[in-house]
Amino acid sequence: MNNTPSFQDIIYSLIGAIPKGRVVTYGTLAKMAGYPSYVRQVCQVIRKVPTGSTLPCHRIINGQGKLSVTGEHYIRHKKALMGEGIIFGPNDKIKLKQYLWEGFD
DNA sequence: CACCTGACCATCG
DNA sequence: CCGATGGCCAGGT
Repeated sequence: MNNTPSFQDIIYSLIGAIPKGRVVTYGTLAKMAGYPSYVRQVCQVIRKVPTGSTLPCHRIINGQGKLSVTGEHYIRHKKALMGEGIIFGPNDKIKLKQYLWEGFD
């Protein structure tokens, strides 16, 4: 038994806590987990998450308000986000000022 | 044990 | 605005 939860567990919990119609950046997610510099690890963890997971990994974007994924993932995420009422800009850019979730509702 | 990779971010010119 | 660069850390080979 680990008293100390793994970084991965924290990330998983946070992802499941993202409200609908909101998004988070990798950096924000890392800060919320308590490890602001672990942004690269967040990347590793999320990348490991299977597409069929219950976790809304499609609500995770990069700091530029754009999807950091390519190909099939990009399409899937974009559709999921639009289905939640999130509007994409002319260059498929999301307004972080409006949708970014920093832990408070 | 050393090197490479990764769905990133901030800074600089 | 955009490209290049450095930093960050763990996991895989």
